[in-house]
Amino acid sequence: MADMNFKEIEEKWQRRWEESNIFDAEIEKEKKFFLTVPYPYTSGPLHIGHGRTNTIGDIIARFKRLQGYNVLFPMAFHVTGTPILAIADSIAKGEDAVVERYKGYVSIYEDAAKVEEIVSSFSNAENIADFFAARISEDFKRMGYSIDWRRKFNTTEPMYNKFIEWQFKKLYDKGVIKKGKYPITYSCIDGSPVGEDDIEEGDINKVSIIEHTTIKFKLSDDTYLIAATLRPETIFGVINLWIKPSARYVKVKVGKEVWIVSEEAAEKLGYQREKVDVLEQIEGSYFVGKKVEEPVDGREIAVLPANFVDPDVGTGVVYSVPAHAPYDYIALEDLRRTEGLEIEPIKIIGIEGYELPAKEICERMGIESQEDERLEEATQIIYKDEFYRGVLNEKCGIFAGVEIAAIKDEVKDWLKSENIADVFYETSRPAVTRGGGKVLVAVLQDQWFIDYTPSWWKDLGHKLVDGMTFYPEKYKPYMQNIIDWLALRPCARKRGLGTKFPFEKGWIIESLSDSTIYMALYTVAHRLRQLPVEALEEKFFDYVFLGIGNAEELAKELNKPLQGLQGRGAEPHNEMEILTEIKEEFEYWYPNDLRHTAPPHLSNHLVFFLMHHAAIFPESRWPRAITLNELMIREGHKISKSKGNVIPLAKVSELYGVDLFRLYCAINADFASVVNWREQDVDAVKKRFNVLIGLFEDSIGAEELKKEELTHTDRWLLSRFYRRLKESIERFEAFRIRDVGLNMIFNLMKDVRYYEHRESLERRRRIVKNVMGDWLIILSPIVPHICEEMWHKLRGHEDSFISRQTLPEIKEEFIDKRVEREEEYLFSLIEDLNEILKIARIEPTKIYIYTADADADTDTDNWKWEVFRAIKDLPERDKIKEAMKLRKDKSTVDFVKRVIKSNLDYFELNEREILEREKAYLTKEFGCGIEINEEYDPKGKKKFAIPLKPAIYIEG
RNA sequence: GCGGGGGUAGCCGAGCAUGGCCAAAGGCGCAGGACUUAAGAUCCUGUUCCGUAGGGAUACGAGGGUUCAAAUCCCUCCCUCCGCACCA
Repeated sequence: MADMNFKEIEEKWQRRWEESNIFDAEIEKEKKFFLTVPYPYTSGPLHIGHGRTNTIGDIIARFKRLQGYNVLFPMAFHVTGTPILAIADSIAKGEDAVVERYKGYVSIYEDAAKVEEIVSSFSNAENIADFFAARISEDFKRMGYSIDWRRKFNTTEPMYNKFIEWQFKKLYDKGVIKKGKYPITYSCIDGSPVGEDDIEEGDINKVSIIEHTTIKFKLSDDTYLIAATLRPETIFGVINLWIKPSARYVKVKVGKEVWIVSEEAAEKLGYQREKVDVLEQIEGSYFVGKKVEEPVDGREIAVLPANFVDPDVGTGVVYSVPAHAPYDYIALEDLRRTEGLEIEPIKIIGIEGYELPAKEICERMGIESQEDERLEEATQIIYKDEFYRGVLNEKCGIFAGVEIAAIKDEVKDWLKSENIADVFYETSRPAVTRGGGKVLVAVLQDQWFIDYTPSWWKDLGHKLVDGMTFYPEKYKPYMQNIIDWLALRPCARKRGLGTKFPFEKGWIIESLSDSTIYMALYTVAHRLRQLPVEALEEKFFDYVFLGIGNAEELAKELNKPLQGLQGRGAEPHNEMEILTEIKEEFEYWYPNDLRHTAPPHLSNHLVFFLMHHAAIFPESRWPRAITLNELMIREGHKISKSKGNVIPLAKVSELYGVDLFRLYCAINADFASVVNWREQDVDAVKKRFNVLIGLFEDSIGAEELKKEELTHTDRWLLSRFYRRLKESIERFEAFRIRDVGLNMIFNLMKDVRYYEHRESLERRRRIVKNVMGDWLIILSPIVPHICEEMWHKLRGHEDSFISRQTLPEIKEEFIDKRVEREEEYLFSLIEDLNEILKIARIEPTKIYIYTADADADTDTDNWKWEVFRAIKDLPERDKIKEAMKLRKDKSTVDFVKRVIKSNLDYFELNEREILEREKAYLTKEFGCGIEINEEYDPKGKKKFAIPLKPAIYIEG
């Protein structure tokens, strides 16, 4: 056993499975189960974290096969999107970091000699996707996944493109594909949108888009100083504007108006609006002392200088609300000291605990200077407090008396509708691309969206989720909530790999929008390859997936392209037949019975998956269930490239063994908890696993116990086994795989060890043989290779694969509560004996055991059991009273007290009989004579006996 | 802030929804023992405190409450992890 070659065993069975095509799913019996796990993105190798989700998926697939389902578990590859393209560009440009990273990736799989060449081929994005798709499918095979590989595809191939076009046409017909303005992060040097991957430290320190409100303050020459703010509701308290005298400002023509903003802001504005023309530059100091008109009430206020103003944040013009903004308050204090300027703040927000919030927070924190960095913190505190607790006061016109949290957007909308305010976007922090180009916010004027807001759609989505199973269950209400807040989602971009957007040139369908209903494609993918791509028109998919259209007409149209295909050497086909078969295959397999993935997908992929099904498919084709497992961490830390703690999936086999990995994934945590990959724990599981395998090997040559040979102990083990098996099947069905693993491996092994101690090694070999076949079957979804190996050793090679078996029958006749209770009784007696021996520190020469019925005046008197029976179901407070009715004696009270304290579960056992039977065993255990219910009772212990808990006297 | 998890013995982690059989599974670590030339592996025993008879005391983030009875139910507080999107 110690020298068992796991790798060889794994490879052998993987090869045999593949040769026998046992996981290729064909239409057969009524009961089918269609399971999917999201396809992997092919930008690099997968690691053990990805392995968890896919392994769980495979375990479920294998379990469903055992349950007698015809299971389809397919896989494909995701290529769509920008990252692969970005990598190809970087490699083409020869960026060292990326080239080195990919050399590392490739050398996981390839000889050093080939690495260079392969990586250089990655300047073509297609080669990256092809390379990793091929390697990942090898990885998956090596993990023992029971996938039907005939159905694989990738998301950039023409067949997929056709399918996605169809999907978008369906959505377009529903009126949910729309066009509108949309802000994005953008690099002006590269002239393109940038995502997290493109931004320097974007993965660590996320850049988000912040919407500022700009407010127009009219100067005397009818131009406007444009102030930007995050708190438009404070406009009612404005008393001056701030400007940085040393900064450069520009006049820009925006539409018909002339705006004045900082030079930096003008550039940003150029990306956010159409028609922005720079007219002239002006020093900031020019504006100092000028008067502007405050737009709500028309008050005249002054433009004042302030150092804290950053021309690269917002518009470089800030309006001042010293009552509520610490920066403004401090700056104004400065001016009061230096210039003697006196301006009264206007308080507009009432909030408990503050009189003049800005003043008080500065005083409390001891902030006195504009340069003080803690001003930022003070601002945050006030912002938060006022947002959640503040109420606008009587100075705020129609908004008076309302909480800010509730009214903020309304104020903003009102200001916009009055043509006072506008929108200006800013990044949440200064950011540059990895290439060093400045990142700012651009507004796409004609972005394409999917609009998830229509109520008919949300209603369908809710209905769909209502009818589904989620595990863990908490994600079901969570999903309903996501559907509620889901609104607009950009569905196309100008860059990246993918399907061309069918409604406008130059756009590519975005990668999350193109992976929402592709499970449907698995059902027919291998058959669609019989057809030329040109045939995969809207009508075709309408017919196959929705049953719309006329089959004969469609067949006629197919005829033409099929002729062409024949010309290319394909078999002649009857197009009507092909069409029918394809439709049947879809109808047989769909809907998707279970989608298994990880919780981070809930608010994006999964909700689109559900919503698109709701919109496009009839109810009978809606997904049935979603299961989710948490992520995997390693030694307590997140697995990530930057931490350098990644273990590639490809290395699992040689480092640990595939079955061990699968077992660890299954039992280390429930779906709802994170799996912590700890070498120490892995090692512990490995030892146990090896013992289990040894147990099996030990029994292969043993002779099964015959029914007539079975003793109490044998029946006890069989009862334990079938009880655990029965529980495990129930739990498996409820996705509680961890419980199954613990129960069928660790707990059962404990039972077997106990049995061996009670009986003998030899007999253990024989009894394990009795249950071995059933045991292997229930474990086979989790550790399929070793089970397959053992199965064949047990059954010989002519027998079919364990992977094709069905669940063993539960031998109910062996599940025997009495047998188990008897053993429990004996076990707790032994525990008591041991405890006494330990505490009394004696070597026993003779042990006396007295059962409850022996403590009586006559042979027929069994009052203790009678009272025990009589009071078993009564509440505690009534027990003594009831007992006294039966037997008026002080000893009855003592007895009942002891019963209550012992907390015994009532069960009828013939204690004498059990003890007589086990006398030999007890003698062996304690190495001394055992006497049962003897008269001899020198210490008067007999009276302490209660039912199920005999009294004990030990002589030492 | 919103939403969702957690806080259990030296550590990791069950149990808490159906309160009592929970001094609290299992594992790791540690100590002792068996086996072995030895190491490893495996197995057994112990691992809050007290106790020469199967018992008792104190314990499950902190504090309070409900109850005959709370790790388990309710309230308050403290600490901590994750998500909040357009990114695959």
